Amino acid sequence: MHDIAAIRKDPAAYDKNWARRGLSVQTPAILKLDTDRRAVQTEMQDLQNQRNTKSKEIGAIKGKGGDATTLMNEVAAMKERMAELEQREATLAEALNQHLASLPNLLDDDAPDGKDENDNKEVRKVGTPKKLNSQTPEHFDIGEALGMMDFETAAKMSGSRFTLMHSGLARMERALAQFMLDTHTIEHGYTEVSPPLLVRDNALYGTGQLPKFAEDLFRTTSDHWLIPTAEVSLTNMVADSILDDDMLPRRYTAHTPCFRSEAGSAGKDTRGMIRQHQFYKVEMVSISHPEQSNEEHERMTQCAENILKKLELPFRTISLCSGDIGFGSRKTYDIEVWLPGQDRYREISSCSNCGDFQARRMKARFRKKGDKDTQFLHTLNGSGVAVGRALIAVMENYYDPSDGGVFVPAVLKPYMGGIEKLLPQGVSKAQRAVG
RNA sequence: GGACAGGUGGCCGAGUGGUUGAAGGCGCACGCCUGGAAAGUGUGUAUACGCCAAAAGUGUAUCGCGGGUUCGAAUCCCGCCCUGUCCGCCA
Repeated sequence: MHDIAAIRKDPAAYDKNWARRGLSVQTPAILKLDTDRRAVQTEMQDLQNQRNTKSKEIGAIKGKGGDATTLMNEVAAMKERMAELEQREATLAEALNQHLASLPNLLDDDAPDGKDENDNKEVRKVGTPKKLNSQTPEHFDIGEALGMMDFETAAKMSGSRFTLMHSGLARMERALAQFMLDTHTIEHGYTEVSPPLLVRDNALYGTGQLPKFAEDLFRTTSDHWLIPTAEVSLTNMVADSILDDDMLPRRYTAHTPCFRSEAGSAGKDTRGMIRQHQFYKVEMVSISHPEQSNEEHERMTQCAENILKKLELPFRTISLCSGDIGFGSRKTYDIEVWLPGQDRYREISSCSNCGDFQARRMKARFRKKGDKDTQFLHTLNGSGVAVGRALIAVMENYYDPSDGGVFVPAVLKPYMGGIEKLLPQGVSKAQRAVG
């Protein structure tokens, strides 16, 4: 949501910024609605004032046992006009809100300009991509050869874009999530949260998925929505609230399933578990003071990168360009992990500074100690990181072509009960526990 | 799912049609008192939007949400949501 007062003050700045996202000029229509609305509102409030005053007089007269018929008729005569004005005001306010709600966040000056993902800017590169002379199969081949990844059985019960894993891979997925949560809570100062996975309209409106992106979401028959990311649940923790500034920043993390309809991505990543209707993700959300959100954004990105560093996975961090950046974000870093099987980098995390965009939509404010006025908070979210894709990355980067096995990364060993390497099933237990 | 009871300001809690944005209490802030503190005492203490160049000021709305009745609604009527308790079912 946008600050209508700020748009009034400097409409050109908004149009100029939106143009970077490829939008046409928006503010004339907005300002027209705003001006009309306020004119109607002023007239309406004036009539309300008259009504209230006269009604009080009527009360006073009747209290003394007098006759107030004349005044009562006067007020009654105003009713039609008032109803009309109320109706118009509501219509205009609705139109204005709809217009504003459908417009994306303003971009940070720092976000590079560009048309699509090809114009994203690389910020840094960490680790050396393994070139295995195309000896590394893709994760689904590795997983099926291990006998631990089963797309057919998943499809039998759920259709496409679902995966079933068992044994070592199932455990490794769990180990990854545990490792990430422990790192964020113990080392990075995030508070672990176990949030609802089903939410109502207003929560998704707050984070910006609604009203524009309903088709990307799953909806239940009880009119709940399945969260597409824990960003929704975690950010909405501060909806409709006023925090004290000494409580900032607040940092939350959660490990949750995420559900996405993937409407519009037909044909993309159809094999394997890169793009699923359901996947696990460890999410980080920061609730920040406006002046600290840029710094917090860098910090959060570091936290996500730290997970990959500990897993010793090569990655690069890119700053998304104006044409690729998400609706609610003013600046986004994507972290892409190296996948030897695909011989390319793939997104494994996305860290966004949403500024006050979501905070306005969900009325999340703070107050400086002693101050009377409230201000909108800044909200940030980032994957820390996508668990399914992290598993894929481990499988391909830790693949051993000599036996088709997958080594367990050092940091995961404590979570794997002594297993050092996943080996194709059918191999003896003694071998599987090799150490 | 069934039955009952409820949803009022940061919190507790009064209020069943008329100067009620809302008594009283607690909490909080500031002042007085004190050597200092406690106690006591005084004042203040919601949010959003409009008008105004702005401050001051002033207006409007908000007592779960939406609609209705009325000159006037926290109070009456209808619908919805939520919470609590008991019963049923159940991971």
